Amino acid sequence: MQDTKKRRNTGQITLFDVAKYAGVGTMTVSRALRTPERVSDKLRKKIQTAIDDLGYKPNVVASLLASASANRLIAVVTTKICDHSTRILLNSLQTSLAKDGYTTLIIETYHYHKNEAQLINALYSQNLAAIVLFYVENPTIIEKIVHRKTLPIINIGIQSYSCININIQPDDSLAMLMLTEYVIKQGYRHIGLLCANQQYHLFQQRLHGWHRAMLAHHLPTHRIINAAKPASFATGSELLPEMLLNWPELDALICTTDELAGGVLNECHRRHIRVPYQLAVCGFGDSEFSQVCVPPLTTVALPAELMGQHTATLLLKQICPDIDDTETDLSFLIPIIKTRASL
Amino acid sequence: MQDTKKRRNTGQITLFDVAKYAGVGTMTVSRALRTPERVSDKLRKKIQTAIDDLGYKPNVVASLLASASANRLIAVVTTKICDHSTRILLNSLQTSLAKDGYTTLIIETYHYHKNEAQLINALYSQNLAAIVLFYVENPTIIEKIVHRKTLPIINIGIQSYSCININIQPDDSLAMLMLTEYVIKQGYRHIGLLCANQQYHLFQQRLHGWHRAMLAHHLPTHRIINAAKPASFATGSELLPEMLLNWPELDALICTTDELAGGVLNECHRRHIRVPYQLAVCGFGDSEFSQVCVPPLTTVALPAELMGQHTATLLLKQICPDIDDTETDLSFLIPIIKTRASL
DNA sequence: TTATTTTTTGATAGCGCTATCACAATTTTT
DNA sequence: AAAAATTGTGATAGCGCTATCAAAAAATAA
Repeated sequence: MQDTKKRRNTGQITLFDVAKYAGVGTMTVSRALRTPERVSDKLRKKIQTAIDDLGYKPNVVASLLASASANRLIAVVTTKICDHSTRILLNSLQTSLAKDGYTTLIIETYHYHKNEAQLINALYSQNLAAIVLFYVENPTIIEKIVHRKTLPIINIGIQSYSCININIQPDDSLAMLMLTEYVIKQGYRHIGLLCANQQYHLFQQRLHGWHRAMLAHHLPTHRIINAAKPASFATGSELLPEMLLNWPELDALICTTDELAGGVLNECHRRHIRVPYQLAVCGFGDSEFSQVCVPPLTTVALPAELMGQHTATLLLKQICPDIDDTETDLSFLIPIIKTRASL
Repeated sequence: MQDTKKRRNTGQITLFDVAKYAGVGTMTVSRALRTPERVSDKLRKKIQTAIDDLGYKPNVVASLLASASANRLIAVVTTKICDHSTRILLNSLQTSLAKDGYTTLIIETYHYHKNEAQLINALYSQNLAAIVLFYVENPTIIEKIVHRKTLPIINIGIQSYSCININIQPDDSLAMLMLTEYVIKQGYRHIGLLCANQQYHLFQQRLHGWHRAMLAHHLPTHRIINAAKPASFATGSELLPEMLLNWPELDALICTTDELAGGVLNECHRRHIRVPYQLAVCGFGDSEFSQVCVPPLTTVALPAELMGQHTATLLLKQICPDIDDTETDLSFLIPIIKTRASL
């Protein structure tokens, strides 16, 4: 009836205090909280009273240490450049994981470039089930996370790392190649590319797809602006005049995001340039905006919803390897072109 | 030279293993990791070799328990309804906290409505420094979080709770009131309101502001659509025809978000309704879109940047109460109307 | 040289909880 | 009724780490 262990006084109310107050052993209190059906009604009520009277709050950290059980917690490290299509991928992933009882923590590294050690420590201080690197391009951060690797890591959106368990690479280059080929097939020949956020791998992938398609069809690839500005409405509006000045013969303009294309559309309205008759415009991402703007934007998107679900499956398989690992068929993950009036 | 404690074998490599391998005590290894300057070069090198050879990874949970030190970690619980202006507030808050060395974890409750217990457990399992409830409206979740309160909680965006330390309430109602008064001052009389996301307190606040302004000027308040749909481009496009059908006399339409207003603008283009000559349109939030669309949107915004910084200050003061708590002047937190061509 | 201060080092004892197992209390079976 | 199975309960011993303090080693002063 008496734990004999000595205890320091940290001011915190512990299981032991509750047990003493209720006149039972600590284990009975522990059980009353975690598996109440294994404690008799009489004691359970007494314990509940003690908890209420003392205002006891469980210490989850101690519980984690003692039980060595992993939290059903998955951290997603990400930057803030995510455009619409990547955001859908992330949402789909979160929803799928939530269905299996996993909570997703999002950490935006944007704020912590100067304090990586702290980020790493934060990541590893919570008995995570896994870490997802979502379009993280900072190699220092990746290196440090992988170096302390004690759990499954999954890398989405940038080049593969052999030291990482799962690498998922949405093929933005292919999507842009398909879109560009579609534009060419429609008869356009003076096709420009407007790319922003040039510092990010994702956008260079899209640029690369355009480049491949143009070369494959023996078309010139010089009509291009590759800017370091954000891929936003404002940037689109701002850069259209520059494109038109440099290449007045332009008959189609492909933008690396729908937001850029939206800015371009607005600027066309302002200048009374008729889309698509004087200039065809395409976006990337199949955002909601692209569906309702005037004219609606032709755009392309990867099946982000499906990709998210598939990624969740892979991740859960990694966490619980007992699940059968029949290789899933990924051929359905092909980009989809949305044909609309802007072309 | 020898710890005598018995140890179970959990398969994990511990400080003890490293110490044994390096021929030193566990405390020396612990120090070599946390305060290397307090360990002699010779031992430090030996210990580093042991760590590398054995592939030792520190167990942060055990460290947290033993040292009882709080993680510099703040969790933000939020939903996904956040529109542009709330997003800026959140970013500003994160940036300010990051400057003081705090890492922000974002948890989107949207996915976890069915699993609140899990959410609470996730929250309390990481020795957080504080919890931020960011536009969380679900009373069950709030109640459960507050019930286990062991650390500072801050509530942003909805009505005050007396049991919560800090309540921050951006005055969206005032902002909308000011915007509506401005529209009235411009001579418009048949003013409608388009409100989406009616289920959220935030949007009802904005609606309420419009209502107050209209009543104060003895103008009718029946020209209103208060929909349960998302506050998006698509909803704006979809609902404009309904407004025009119901109230053909409409000369100004105020929307509760810039996105709704954007959808309305697009639908106006499609129907060749000239903005602002046939219909004036206003948004809410001063989003980037509102600045570059055609015509640019008149809109209103709260000083989200400042509010975020101020909130961070309050929060840090709560975490470290030793800082002097001179009441800060909040009168500068007034909404700003952005006058643009759509009105 | 010896006495004193400073720096390094490690054995010990928990942090608050849970796994384990043995023993008591109850229920079921023979 | 006694024997066997089931359930309820609590003392004990850690989980992997760090605070503490005393002892040892090194540096400085006398």
